Amino acid sequence: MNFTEIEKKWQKRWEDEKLYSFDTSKRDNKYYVLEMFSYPSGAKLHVGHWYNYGPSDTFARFMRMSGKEVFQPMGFDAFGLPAENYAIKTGIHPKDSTLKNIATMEKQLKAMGASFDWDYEIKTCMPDYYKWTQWLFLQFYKHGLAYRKEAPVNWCPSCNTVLANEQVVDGCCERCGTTVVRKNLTQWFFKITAYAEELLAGLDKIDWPEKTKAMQRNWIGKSTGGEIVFTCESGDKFSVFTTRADTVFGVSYVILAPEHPLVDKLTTPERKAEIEAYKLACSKATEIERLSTSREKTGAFTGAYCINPVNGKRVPIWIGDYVLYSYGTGAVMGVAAHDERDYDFAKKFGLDIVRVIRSADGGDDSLPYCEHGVLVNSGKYDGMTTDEAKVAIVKDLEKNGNGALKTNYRLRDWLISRQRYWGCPIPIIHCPHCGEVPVPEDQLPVELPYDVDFAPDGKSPLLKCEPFMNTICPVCGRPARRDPDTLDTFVCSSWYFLRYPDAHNDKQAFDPEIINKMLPVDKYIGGAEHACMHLLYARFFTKALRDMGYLNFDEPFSSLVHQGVILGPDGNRMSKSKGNVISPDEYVGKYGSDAFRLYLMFGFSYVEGGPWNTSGLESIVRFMERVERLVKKSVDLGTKNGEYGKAEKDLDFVRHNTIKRASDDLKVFSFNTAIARLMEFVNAMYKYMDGNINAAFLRECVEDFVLLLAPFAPHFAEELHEMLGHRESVFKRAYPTCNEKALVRDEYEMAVQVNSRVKAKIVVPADADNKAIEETALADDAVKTALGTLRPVKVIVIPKRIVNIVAK
RNA sequence: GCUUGUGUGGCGAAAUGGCAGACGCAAGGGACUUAAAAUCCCUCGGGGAGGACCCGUACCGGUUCGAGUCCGGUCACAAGCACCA
Repeated sequence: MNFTEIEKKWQKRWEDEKLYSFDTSKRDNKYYVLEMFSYPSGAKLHVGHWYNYGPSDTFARFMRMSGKEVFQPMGFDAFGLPAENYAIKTGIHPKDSTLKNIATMEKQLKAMGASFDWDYEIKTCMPDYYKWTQWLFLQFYKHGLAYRKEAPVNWCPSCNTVLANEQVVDGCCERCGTTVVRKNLTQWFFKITAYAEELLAGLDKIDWPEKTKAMQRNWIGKSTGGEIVFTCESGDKFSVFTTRADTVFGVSYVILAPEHPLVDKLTTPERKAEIEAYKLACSKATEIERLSTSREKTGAFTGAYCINPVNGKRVPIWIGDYVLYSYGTGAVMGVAAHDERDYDFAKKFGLDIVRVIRSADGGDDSLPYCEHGVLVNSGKYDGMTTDEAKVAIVKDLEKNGNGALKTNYRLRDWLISRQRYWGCPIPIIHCPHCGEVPVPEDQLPVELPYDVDFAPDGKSPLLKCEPFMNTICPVCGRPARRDPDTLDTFVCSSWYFLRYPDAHNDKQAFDPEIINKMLPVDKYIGGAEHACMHLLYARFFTKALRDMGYLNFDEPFSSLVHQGVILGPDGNRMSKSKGNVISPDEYVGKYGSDAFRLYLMFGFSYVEGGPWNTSGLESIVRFMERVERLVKKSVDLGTKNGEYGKAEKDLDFVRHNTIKRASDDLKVFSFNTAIARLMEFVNAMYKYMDGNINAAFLRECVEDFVLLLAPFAPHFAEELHEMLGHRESVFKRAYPTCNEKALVRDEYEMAVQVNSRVKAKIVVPADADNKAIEETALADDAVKTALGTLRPVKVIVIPKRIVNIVAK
C-alpha cells in the first residue's frame, strides 16, 4: 500500500464531507479537546508539534468514535518577540513573516491528518481577535484588576532598550554584550494576587497532574505569619513580614531590599557612597542569583537605626540583595540565631547573634537553629512554644498598632505591558487634562499600525509612530496620546479557549450562552513548561470573567495532560546550534503521517518523551504491512461460518481484552501500551490462522481490529475499512465495546511463594475461595519440596495473583 | 540556589505494594529461496551447566509476609523560576 497516496485521498474525502465539523445542535454532548496552540515560528512543523498534536488527535478520534460530539479547534498564538527580533535582523515585517509562517503551518497541520475543525481557527494577531483582547483588558480595568505602577525591567544602556530575560546572557545584552542593569519603568499590571486564595483552592477540584498542581501551589506560595512595624529613629516606619514572629526578640538587625523606597531617605551622609555603590551592584544581579542560598551574602549598612517594638532595642538598618522588594514588604528582620541566611549575613558582617529559641526536647542546640521550639530570652513569652508565641506576640503588638496577623503570597501581580511593537496595543489614552482614559468600546480595535520603526533605540516602537500616538481624548475632546505599550502575549493566550467555540462573533468576545455550554475544556494538552504561567493566567482570567458575570464556571480546563519532550538522538534538546534537529518531513514523506504518528505514540511514554531513534519507525511500517496482509487474507477467506471451539474462545479473549485495555489506555493517554495490545491482537490472529479457520469469526475480529486501529492510524484504517467493503467513513462507526463475558476465565494460574520466593505455579478455579487456594498450594508437590522440614506459620493469599507461605 | 519531576536489559519501554522486563528495536541461530529482499520460527538481564540455585530496577538505610512501587537520606539528570511562548 502506498501510504502517502492514500493519505491524500482520505484527507480530501474528509474535507469534502466536512467529517470533523462540530455540530452545534449537539452541544449538550460536546467534548472539547484542546491542544495548546502554536507559535508560528519560521521553521516548519517540528517533531514537538507532531508529538503534541498527533497523539491528542488519536484521543480526540477515540472520543468521537465513543459517541461524543468532539470539538477540536486549532489556531495560532501569533504575536511575540521572535517575529520582532527576526524583523530587526532581516527587515521583514513581523506581520508579513507571521502570516506567511501561519500559511505554511496550516498546510502542514492539514497534511498531518488531524481532525481539527478549521472553521473555528484563531489568529491572535488579527484585529478580529485582538479587538476582544483589548475589550477584555478594558473590563479588567473597569473592575479594578488592571493598574499601573513602577517596576524594574532589564535595561541595556548601550542599545537603550528593554530586554527579555531570554535576551540577557550571563548578565549581558545578547546583542551588544553590555552589562545589563535593572531600571524602573511605569508598567501595567493585572491584579492576579486578588485571586491568590481561590487559585490555590481551585486546584483541589481539577483533574491535573499532581506535579503541576504542586508547582502552582508553591508558585502561589501561601504563608501565614505576621507583619511587624519597626519605627526608625528618623520617625519613618516600615514593616516586615515574618512567619516566625516568635523569634522577634532575637532581632539583631533589619534588612531592606536595595530597591526599598526608604533606603535613600534613611542612609546617613557618610554611608551614601557605599550604599549607592552597593545598589548599583545589585541592579546587575538576577533574581535567581539573589535568591541562591549558596551564594555569599552581601549587604551594606545605611548608618540608620530603628527600634524593635517588642523590647525597645536599637537595631541597625542594613540593605542586602537577598531581600527582594517584590516579595512580602521588601524588608525582613534579621534573626541570626534562627535563620540560615540571616546567620550567614550576621557572621559575615559581625552582627549580634541572639538565641531566643531552644529545642523543646533539649536536643541539638547548635546554631542556627531553624526548627520550632520553646522561647527563651523573650521576656514574658519565655516558655511558650513557637506556635503559641507566633500568634501571642503579634496580637500584643497589634494593640499598639505595631503588628497584625497576615497571610502572604509569593505570587506577584502580573506585569502585562511590553515596550515592543509586535503585540496587542493597550487600549488606554493618556490625556493631559483627564489623565488615564479607557478607549470607548465602540472605538475598538485600537489597530496596530503597520508602518512603524521598531529598531531598538530606547523607546516603545509605537511611541515613534505619530499617527498612532496622536488621538483625541474621548472625555474632553482635546488632543491626547495613546498608550505606547503592547500587551504580554500571555494575555492573548489567556482567553483563546473562550473564543474558539464562538470564533467569528463580531458583536462580542464570545456569547456567554454558547461558552457556558462549551466550556470548560474537557481535555487540555500541552507542555509542562506552562505549569506556572500560562496555566495560571488562564485560570485567573476565567475566575475574573466569572465574577464579572460573563461565565458560569470556575476553571477553564477540567482535565490536563502534559506531553513529554522529544530530544535529539544525542539525548539533548533539539536545537539548530547542536545540529541534532530531526525533521518530521523527511520521515512523513517516506513513510506517511500514520506511520510517523504511530511511531511517536509507540516509541515513547507520552508524558515522558525521550531521545529520538529512527530504527523503531521501520518496525512500525512492518507492523502496518502485517496488518494489511491480515486484512487481505480475511477478505480472501470470505465469511463462511464454522465451529466456535477453544481456539475461537482463546482468540475472543484476546479480542475483548484488547478492546478493554486499548480503550482504558487511551483514556489516560497511554498510547504505547494501547498499541502493544493491538500488536498482541494481530499476533493472536496470525497464530489462530495456523489452525482451522472459522472465516466468519476471523472477519469479526478483523473488523473490530480495524475499528480499534482507526484513531491511531486514521488514513490507513479508512483504507482497510474500505477493503472490507464499507462505504462510509470508519469514523462514523462506534469504537468496539468489550464483552465482559469473553473475559471470564474458568481458572487462573497463580504463583506460590515460600518465604517470598516463587517455588511453584498452581491452577485454581476462578471461584475458589482463599481457603481452597491455600489448600491447593500446600498440597502442591513443588511447594512441599520447597518447604522441606519448614512449617508454615502464615499463608497470605491474594486471589488471582499470588500465594505467599511464610514458613520457619 | 529554590520549586517540581525523573533514574528499570545493548536500546525504546511495561508493571492497582504481589511471578521485574509486557510490546517492540537491535543482536544471534534456524526455515523458505539458485541468491537476496520480504516473511515465518527459536534464543535473548547477569552468574551458573541450557539444571538446582544465586544476583539484579542509580546509591545507602527503613517499613512490610512481600518494595521498581511506600518512607528517610545521598548522587545524577531534566523542566520552571515571573519580559521566549
